[in-house]
Amino acid sequence: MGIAERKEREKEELRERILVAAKNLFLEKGVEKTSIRNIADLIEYSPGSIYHYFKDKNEIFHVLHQGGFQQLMGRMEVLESVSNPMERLKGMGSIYVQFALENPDMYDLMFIKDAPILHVSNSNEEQWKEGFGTFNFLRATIQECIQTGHFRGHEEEALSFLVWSTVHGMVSLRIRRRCEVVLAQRQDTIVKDGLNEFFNILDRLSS
Amino acid sequence: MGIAERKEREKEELRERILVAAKNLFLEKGVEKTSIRNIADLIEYSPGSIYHYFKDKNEIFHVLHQGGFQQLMGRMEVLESVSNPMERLKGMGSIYVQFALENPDMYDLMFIKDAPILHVSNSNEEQWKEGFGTFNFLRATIQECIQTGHFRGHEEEALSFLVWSTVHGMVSLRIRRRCEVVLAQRQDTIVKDGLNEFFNILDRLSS
DNA sequence: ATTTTTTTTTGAACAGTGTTCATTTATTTT
DNA sequence: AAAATAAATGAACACTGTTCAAAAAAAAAT
Repeated sequence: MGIAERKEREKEELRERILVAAKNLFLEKGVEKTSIRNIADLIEYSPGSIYHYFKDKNEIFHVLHQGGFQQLMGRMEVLESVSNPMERLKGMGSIYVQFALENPDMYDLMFIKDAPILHVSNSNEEQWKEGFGTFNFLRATIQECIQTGHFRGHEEEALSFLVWSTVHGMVSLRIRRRCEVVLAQRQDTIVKDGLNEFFNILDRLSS
Repeated sequence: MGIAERKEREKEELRERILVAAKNLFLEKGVEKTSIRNIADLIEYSPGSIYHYFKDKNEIFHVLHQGGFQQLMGRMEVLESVSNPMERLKGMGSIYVQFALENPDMYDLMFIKDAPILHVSNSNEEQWKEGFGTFNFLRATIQECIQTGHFRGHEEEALSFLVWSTVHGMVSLRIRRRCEVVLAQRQDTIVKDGLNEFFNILDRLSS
């Protein structure tokens, strides 16, 4: 009988509708300022219904959080055809920054917001493979750079963290509006300019 | 008559007590999860009273926020005796990172949390001189480095932003627990190790 | 010393929050 | 058509930031 399957499908549909509504509201007003009632209003269901599909607000956040990593990883895939590891490294930087600036709220959710990440790491660590994957891709690339003679005298893991920190630092200062006061005139280009300075530095370390 | 003065003093004292209580609670439970009632309970006053000393919760946050910048600037002052600009630059990095790791919640308040910063920049821009000052100190130092032959081919403002971003990136990834999953074994040393890699890079750019 | 004025403090009230759960409504199976 | 199952509801609970008329306390004036 296909009834059970249809019901399953309908359940999944409503679950998806909740996620879409939550995502829109989260990105529009922020996680904190989005209430379960707001989400319920948007999908025209009662607040209580949402708790039949998600344990709590954190779980909704968590699912969207994971989706972000899959998106970012997806963008990185085009780099697998770039054989030169230094070029690939720079490509990763560009894609990372572009992703962050194009999806500032999603980036915020993924790398800046702190609320429900503890809940995540406490529960299912399997679900972190996505975030794990992106960083491991960076590490593998830097390892290749070292193997081909770049970054002499540097330690791979710490250097990978440093590179990640540099791009994260720029975009997070931008996203959290710390440039506005201190670099008012140059707000729109400062991240791109900073990234270029960074690429210059990377090139100098090659020789 | 000294009565008015005594009253003024008492008012200032209660204001200070509110700030101390708020700071403790903010750093302990976070700004968001600290309620006005929590603060009122701690100082044994009614919730309404607090609104006679501060316009709203944001103003309390704002005053503490400013205090953080003054603290950080204070720590930087010892570097004014360091004449070599490259050494001074590295000293700034060390002090910045140390401040952040020793006062993670205050750092969070100053550079990561986003809630009330708009309110700040909209209101009194005078009050931002502290944050302005720290960054300008960095810029001045890097300018000196350039004048003494370092960082050839780099642009001062963008490079300053990049340097700030690098240290901010490391400490903010640490504070917001993004190292836990990805660098579990090395959590406690990764920021120090990353900073050393950064110092190595800076030294290489000197020659 | 008593009354008036000013200052300070209160706590109830408002509109909002996340979450729970007995009850109602809708659907499927018998 | 009746019984059983599944899904959705919305009132209720304990919380949130904030406001404001009223009460209490303190100071000033009489």
